[in-house]
Amino acid sequence: MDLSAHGDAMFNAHLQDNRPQATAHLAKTMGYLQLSNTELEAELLKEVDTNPALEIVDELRCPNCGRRLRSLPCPTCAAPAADGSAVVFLSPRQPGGLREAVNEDDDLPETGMPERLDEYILRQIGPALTIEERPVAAYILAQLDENGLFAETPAEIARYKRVSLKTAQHVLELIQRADPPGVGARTPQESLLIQLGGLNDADAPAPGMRNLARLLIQEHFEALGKMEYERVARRLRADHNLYLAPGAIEGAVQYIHRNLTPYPARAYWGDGKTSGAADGAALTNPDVNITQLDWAAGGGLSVEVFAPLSGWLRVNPEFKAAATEGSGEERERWGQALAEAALVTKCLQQRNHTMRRLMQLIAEAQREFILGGDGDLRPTTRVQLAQALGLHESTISRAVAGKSVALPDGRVVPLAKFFDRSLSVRDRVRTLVERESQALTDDDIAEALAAQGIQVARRTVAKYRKMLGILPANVRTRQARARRVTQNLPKGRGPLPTRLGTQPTPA
DNA sequence: CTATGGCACGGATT
DNA sequence: AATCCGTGCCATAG
Repeated sequence: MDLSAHGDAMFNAHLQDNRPQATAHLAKTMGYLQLSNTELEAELLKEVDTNPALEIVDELRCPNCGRRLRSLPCPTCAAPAADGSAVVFLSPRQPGGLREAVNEDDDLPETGMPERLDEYILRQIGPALTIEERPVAAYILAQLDENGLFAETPAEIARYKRVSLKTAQHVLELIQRADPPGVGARTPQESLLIQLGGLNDADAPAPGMRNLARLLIQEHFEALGKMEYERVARRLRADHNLYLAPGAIEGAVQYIHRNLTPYPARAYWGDGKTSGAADGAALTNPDVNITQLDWAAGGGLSVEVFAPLSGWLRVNPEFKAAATEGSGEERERWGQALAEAALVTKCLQQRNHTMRRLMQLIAEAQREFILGGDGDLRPTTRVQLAQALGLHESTISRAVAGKSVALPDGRVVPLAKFFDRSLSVRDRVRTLVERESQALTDDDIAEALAAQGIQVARRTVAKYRKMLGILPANVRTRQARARRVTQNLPKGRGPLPTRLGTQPTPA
């Protein structure tokens, strides 16, 4: 890995050469750095629009031999751009991808599985939508929270998107009938009901179980959460004159737990946490792509920095030639435009360069995480990265802010995720609970983690657990019991809990 | 008495 | 300087 601050050295040399320009350069580079490619697109278009000296061309030809080129130093005549002015290659393949004129391999593997929830749903309902309904659907999908729920009412949609209430309702219903069952519901409760509607009576472990479940969700949702089964049973007997076999409620609850989820999106996206609060656009348009070169041989990771436009951004050579011939005031103006154009390309290059170095370092340090899962993330701080790169920490902050990266397996994660201190620990908590044979209390989990060399307070475990949407241990025990009952399994205890090498605490 | 969740404090991070 | 995060203490529920 190239850790030498080669580029920075050049940059700094440039700094010393000419002060006033240097500060402008710095300011602009930083400005660009903190833009995501979506934002940068607007910025660049504006520049090109206002500055006649800048141009975007579809293809680049060598200034000497006129051959079409992919990257800047012409391979045949090895001539750099005549004046050394920067040219930036904007990758044409991603709608709006850009990469630096360095990396040549052009085989972007079409990863099949990476799909955002919204795209996934849109694909299902797309054909059924009229032209008028499309924007409404897009709006709703964009507003889905990380659990796949949608907080607004049809009336609000209608008002906001200026369509009839009927249209809004229709689109919403379409979405709610789409695949992650229960998606688009307003509340967890509603989501459960929708999902329940999709289930078949035949699947229920006992006749009437589905109806009971519906009653429970509809009328006693609160109490259900509090596990007040006795009270609920009494109310049901009174209100509906129902005969309830002992354990029926528990059975229904267990039925609900097994077949429904209050968070429809999570089932599909595992942990699908869009931690960066619904920045859907950022996650559809990654700023960086990481691919694995030689998959089978566990090959290296290749980092590719995207930008929004296609083609080549450069100083228009004809304009440049003409500019020297002008006279007087005109010449002055043109000179300024030229300087500005050069600045833009340089800064863009600088941004790319910084991003590239940063990502290469991250890719190497977090190889495990990139190829593996959340549990393999090695917590890093921006400060550490800054030191390793010889940059200021605020530079890293800018670079990380609001960007996202596509990983080899198709996941698109916010860049900030690489700096999540507790991600790996949370993941460990999850696997611990998944593999538990007897509900582990928070203390148990903390203990097990300590055995793995991770020292966290019990209170912290509780928080992680909540973040993961895992219920408290005492509730999990009751669920387990209900499961045993309905499945007529022997009541005996299963294998001992996985305490992972720790001493069983004396009772 | 045990297991959790709420509040708030201090230190680290941005 | 503002924010985030882990943690300790305390109240509460079972």
